Amino acid sequence: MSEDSGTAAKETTTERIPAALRREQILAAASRVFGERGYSGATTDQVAQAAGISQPYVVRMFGTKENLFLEVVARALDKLMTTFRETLAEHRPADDGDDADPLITRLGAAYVDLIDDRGILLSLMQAFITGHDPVIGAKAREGFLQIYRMLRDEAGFSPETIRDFLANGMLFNTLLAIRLPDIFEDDEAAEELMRCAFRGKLDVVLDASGATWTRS
Amino acid sequence: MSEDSGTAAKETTTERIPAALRREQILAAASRVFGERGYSGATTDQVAQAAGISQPYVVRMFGTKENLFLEVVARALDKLMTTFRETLAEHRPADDGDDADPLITRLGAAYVDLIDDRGILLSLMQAFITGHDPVIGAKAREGFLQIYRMLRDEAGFSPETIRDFLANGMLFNTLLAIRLPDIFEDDEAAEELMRCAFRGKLDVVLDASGATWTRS
DNA sequence: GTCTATAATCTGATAGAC
DNA sequence: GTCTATCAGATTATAGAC
Repeated sequence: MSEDSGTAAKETTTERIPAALRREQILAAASRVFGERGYSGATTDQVAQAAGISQPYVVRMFGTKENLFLEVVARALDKLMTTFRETLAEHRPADDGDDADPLITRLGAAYVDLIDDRGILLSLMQAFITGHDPVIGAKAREGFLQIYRMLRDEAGFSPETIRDFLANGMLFNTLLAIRLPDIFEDDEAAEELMRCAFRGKLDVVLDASGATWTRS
Repeated sequence: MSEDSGTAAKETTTERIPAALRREQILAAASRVFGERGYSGATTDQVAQAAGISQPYVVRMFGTKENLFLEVVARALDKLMTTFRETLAEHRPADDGDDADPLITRLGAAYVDLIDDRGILLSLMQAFITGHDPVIGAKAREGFLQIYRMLRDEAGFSPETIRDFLANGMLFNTLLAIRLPDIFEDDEAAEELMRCAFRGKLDVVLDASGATWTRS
């Protein structure tokens, strides 16, 4: 009868934890929910349930749904930029010659690895697709251009190289959004496209998609 | 005092027109609205206003909002497939040699030209991003794979060629969604990216975006 | 720090008149 | 063929208790 009946997946009695930590939990939940259903498609109640708290508390913590979404997107962008910069830094030492994979390939791999937090990639994509909104749209444009400038000014790529890189990223996001990894092996075209689009990273993608089948 | 005061942009007295024609008007309006705001973000009332009729009539005509969206997406996919097949057919005659642009370039150009009905490209993209939905998601997956198979089986491209083609398409859709064409000349990075991404088709894109500025 | 209750919309859909 | 009226349900946000 105490509050310690940890069998159910969802909390019966919510623990009292520091606001800062709760904030992170909400953001993590929101990232998943917004990533799946988009800004308008997601409800603050869905976020609340995913975080195991009440709906009003979500709103109380972030003021408005829009604020929450903007924070999620800002975090996602930040994570992406940081990941790229780390990859850039790691690459510098062995810069000359063709010792290993070219930088662009490493960045692509780093991008794909972000899939283990689907929310990051999908929330960003959802922000892009909400470009019509005055507030969200402005942030989306800003964010996209920020990535472009980083690839150009910090990584030193040509516009053409960046274009191809971004294009592959958008394709990757789209395949994730339509959940192609979920119908792997169901459809020969789906499998062929995935093998080609995800290259050596197919296993990473499939793992992250919570697939429940064994290797044949 | 009669119903013929054609100065306002929106109808005051709705004309009585054939259902089939009205249906087309609604679909055209819905394509624009859904393309901008997405499935959840758009309301049947917004569609109704864009079509110049009442909200209940929109619902009456298509049963449900979901049905209307599915019809919009099916039409968009159809238009895309048809456009590609026409491009394929036109190419056949002068197939051998490098007489003009390679087929893939022509297909790319045909895709960009679809921008004069933004709704087509954006509605499709909105469908892709709504992949989590059981019904819409299924159609989105199907549609995407249909395009892939066409490019492979009818156009004869390799998976790698198709991947790059689709990737550029997704980038194009994304740039459209974040309305990059609207801030052309406002931001040097935006302009550089657009020139690179849209190649020779920049003017077509800018024209279609209802830009209101004169060439410098 | 977190909840319950609830106000205030908004929105999809139905009924029925003209 | 099209509208007005309207209901039912969903959803963001606020108030206030604990």
